[in-house]
Amino acid sequence: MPWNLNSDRPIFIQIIEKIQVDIISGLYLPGDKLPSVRELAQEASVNPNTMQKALSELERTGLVYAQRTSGRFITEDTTMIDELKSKLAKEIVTEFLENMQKLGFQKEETISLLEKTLEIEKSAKGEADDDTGM
Amino acid sequence: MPWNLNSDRPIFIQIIEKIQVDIISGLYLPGDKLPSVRELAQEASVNPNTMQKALSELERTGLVYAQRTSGRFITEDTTMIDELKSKLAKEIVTEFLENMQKLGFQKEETISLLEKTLEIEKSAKGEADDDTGM
DNA sequence: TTTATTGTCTTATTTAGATAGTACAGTAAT
DNA sequence: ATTACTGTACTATCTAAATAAGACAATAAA
Repeated sequence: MPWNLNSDRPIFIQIIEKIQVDIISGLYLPGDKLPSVRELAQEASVNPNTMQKALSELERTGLVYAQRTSGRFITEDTTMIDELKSKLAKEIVTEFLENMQKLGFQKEETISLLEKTLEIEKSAKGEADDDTGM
Repeated sequence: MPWNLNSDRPIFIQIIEKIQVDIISGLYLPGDKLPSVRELAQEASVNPNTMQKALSELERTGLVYAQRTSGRFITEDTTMIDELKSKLAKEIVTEFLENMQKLGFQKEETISLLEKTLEIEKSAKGEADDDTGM
């Protein structure tokens, strides 16, 4: 599992987002133990200090908690996780609509372009699944 | 017209994107003269060097061109502008679908959430336009 | 008890981005 | 010719982020 960190934005921010998504998508379950700071840093190919900074922030928001010497764990507050998922989804949708509007796309155009893109993806997948492509 | 630059990402990148959008949306028309580097820098509240860096990049891609002492102008190549608009729209749509998928939203869920958001926006606008709100 | 692992803290260095200030050559306007 | 404005170039400085390297106390495991 590559972490896909770019230099576009601060790495510790991207790490925060990555772990948030891993929790929301169920890759990490409530109560799960996280790998140690040093392990995670190696896995993500970043400096331990950078990883620690990201984890501290996740802890500050309550999504994970640390037990002094036994390690770090995912929160068991499933409500918090669900709320974060809704919050992030809302942000993504809003940002998307704003971006399209800035480019001059009206809502109907945006929806139709989105559906067109989904059609293309579906047909591309169909071609990959069977051998009827030509 | 505020430039709305944050410190999340490099400012010169945000400036590039802002001017690209202004060209695509028709705020700047093909052949239009841009304000001088110093004027733009003041308008955006950034250092002239930062503005120049952004403009140099826009010039490198051909979207604007400089005439040594008379100023800088928007390209008259409308095809290039149209292609950029399509390219950016495609990127925005793709990124949106990827982000939603990472959160665990399937395509149908994504579409329905999007439509729900548009409904809310529409009703909010209706309430603002007339006085039937309760 | 000893060892290894944990989170945490500290200091130093490097790099990219942004700022500050200045300067130069070309040219349009006067 | 002079003035003002244009893009462009340069050096220096500042800051946030990232890296590097090491240290500490607490505790689980041996």
